[in-house]
Amino acid sequence: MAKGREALPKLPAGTWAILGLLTFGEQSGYDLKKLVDASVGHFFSPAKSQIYSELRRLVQLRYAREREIAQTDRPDKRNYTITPAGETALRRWLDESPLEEDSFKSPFLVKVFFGRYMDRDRLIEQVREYRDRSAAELAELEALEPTLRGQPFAAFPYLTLRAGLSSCRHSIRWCDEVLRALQEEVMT
Amino acid sequence: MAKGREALPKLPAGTWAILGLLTFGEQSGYDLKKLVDASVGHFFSPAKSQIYSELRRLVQLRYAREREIAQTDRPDKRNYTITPAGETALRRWLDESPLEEDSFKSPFLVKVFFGRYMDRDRLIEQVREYRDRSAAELAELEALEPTLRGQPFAAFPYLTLRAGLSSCRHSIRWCDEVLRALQEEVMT
DNA sequence: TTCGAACTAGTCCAAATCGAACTAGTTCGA
DNA sequence: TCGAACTAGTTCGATTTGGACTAGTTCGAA
Repeated sequence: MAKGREALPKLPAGTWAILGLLTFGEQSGYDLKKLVDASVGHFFSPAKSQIYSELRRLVQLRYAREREIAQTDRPDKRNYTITPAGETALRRWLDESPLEEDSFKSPFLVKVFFGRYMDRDRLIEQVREYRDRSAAELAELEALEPTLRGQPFAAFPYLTLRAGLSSCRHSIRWCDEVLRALQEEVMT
Repeated sequence: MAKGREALPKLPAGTWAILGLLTFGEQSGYDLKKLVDASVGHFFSPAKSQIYSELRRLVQLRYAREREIAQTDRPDKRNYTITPAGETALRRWLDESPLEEDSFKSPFLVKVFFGRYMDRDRLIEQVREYRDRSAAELAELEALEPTLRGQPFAAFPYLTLRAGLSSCRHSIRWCDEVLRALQEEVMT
């Protein structure tokens, strides 16, 4: 009896993330895109073309099942459900897979790094814009916070929300620090 | 007279980053890989295969020049230098290009998000591991800090270093917060 | 002293990911 | 009633990643 102890297929983390979101209930690729943006979007944002191809793969693997829905008022669609096999595979991935490295890339920080080649005012402008974006993201997260706080079913998502809040706040403070440094003519 | 006002070719930020690093002096792809890891590595880390292909592209564009170096003790190599055209293009990209979005993906946060499906002890282990990695990165950056601080030629890189320090510290604090929450059995 | 590990310098390729355009119909507000 | 936004998805090229492979050299430990 292999007791379900077959090797887990090695899949990119994004595939597992999509599978995880299917635990929220039956959904179309279109729904999933919106769900991603409203939940894990701050640390995992696949292009929608990727969402659709992951869904095809999950069906291949029998981790998800597909169901055609004909609609008259709207375009037809396909809904996806996670299978029991999918659920156990998800749990195993969560428990057993070694931690992959985060990946962070910031074209903005690249610019700051080469800031000595920039026009000073342009640089200040861009730091301000970056600051504004961080502030907007922070506002979004802050709006979400009270709806998740204290909800027992949302305890884990809430932890990731806290990470986002903290990261936005740090980013804003750093921008202010930089703007101060750029205004004092200490910098060459 | 077009006064050098031709349109800048639209290139991914990574191409410009490599070009920027060529302002540090003549280098091979191999050197560049090490320079990346020691400088912009925390917010831009291309695979080495990408470094080599960017270099080819920069030569195509005449933003860099290539020079073969025959060696006896080591494998032969090719060194790259930035051209004057490359320098002005770099400055123009820095000043003129609109700010692209950062991209952050964290398989770890995906796991935390779905933490309710995890074995509690496994989750705690993984948070500890993540914390350790952040602490190691912080130590690296802290070791770098005194060598850059106050160096006028390193003023801008120093700003990005501050961002890294702050981000590592925030990350560690967040992990501690999470570990506390997981130990108090408040979580389901 | 000699074996293996790490360093130097790069290539090749498949897979993963992104992003923009395109299709095509519907609803909704000005 | 016109255009914008929403629903639902496909296609394709370009980017980016990571791992395997080549091939020689140096350096430390057994």
